[in-house]
Amino acid sequence: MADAPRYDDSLTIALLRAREAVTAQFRDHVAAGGLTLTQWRVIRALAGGTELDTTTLAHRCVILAPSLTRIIKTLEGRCLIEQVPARDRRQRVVRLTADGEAMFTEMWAVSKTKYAAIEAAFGRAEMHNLVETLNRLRAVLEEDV
Amino acid sequence: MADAPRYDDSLTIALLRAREAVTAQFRDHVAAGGLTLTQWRVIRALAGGTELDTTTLAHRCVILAPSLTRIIKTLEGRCLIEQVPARDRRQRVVRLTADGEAMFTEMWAVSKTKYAAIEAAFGRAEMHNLVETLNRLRAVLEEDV
DNA sequence: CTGATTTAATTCACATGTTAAGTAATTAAA
DNA sequence: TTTAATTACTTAACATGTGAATTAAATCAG
Repeated sequence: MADAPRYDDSLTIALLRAREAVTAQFRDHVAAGGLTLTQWRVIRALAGGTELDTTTLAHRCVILAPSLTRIIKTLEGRCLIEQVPARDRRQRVVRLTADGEAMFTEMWAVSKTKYAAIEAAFGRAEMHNLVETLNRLRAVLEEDV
Repeated sequence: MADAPRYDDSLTIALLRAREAVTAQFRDHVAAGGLTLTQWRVIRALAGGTELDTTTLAHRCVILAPSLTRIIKTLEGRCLIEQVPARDRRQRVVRLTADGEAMFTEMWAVSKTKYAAIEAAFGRAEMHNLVETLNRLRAVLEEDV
């Protein structure tokens, strides 16, 4: 037990807390638009007329397939996304509706500002470096270890 | 839309992916012990005879109160943790049972190794620096922005 | 000491994470 | 070409995340 790193020094805890702190900056705004942060990731990934199948969408948004199935159902029910016929009929390809694009545009204007505020507070170079470090960590873990 | 950062460059996505990659290193091992990663955080926070009330425990493990209520119920049902009488009877103070401590000791031996492997692969200095950066980001967000 | 306020947990309701199993469509093999 | 194997997604079951409402105990004001 004595050889356990101080809990606050744990990488997993640090990642959890940092993510919590960052998402907290956006949660209220996104909730005001009637969306969860997870749903917002989906909207954002589809912004600008992008059409994506479930597998690609799940990977980009870091959402597991079963969750995405439910989210698509929810967003489709609100007429924010719609299905596009696909060659491979196993696939479910979706895109934003006009309402969905409008929702994105409106919310993105504010999100962008908040994102910029974080950059300003933490430092643009620091933040870019952090993202690069996180991606490198991921690359290392997915290969070596 | 064009002014949205490439999605992979988003801080939130980078944090999500990095966390996913790190926890993936531990999930199977923890699951083999019949625990979820969240439950493991609770066990670990209580290791070494530590007695904690729910609020403190929730904060240290980064678990919301409602989740912790359920987890305590589950772990108590498995006789891994037990309740300790508290002066303030509103509080629920818990600690590991002998079984809980044994479970921790056994699993920690392996966890420690995996943690060391990550350090080795990514670099000890890099990792320490990353944790420090993450904590600093959190500190900035919780005050300034 | 009594009533109002605050605090610590719990409960509720719903969204998502997570694994395993199931279904339908495509592809590959015999 | 008919079957076996793969692939893409869905469903099911349970654990956790999340915000709001509740309950019980402690504290405070009068």
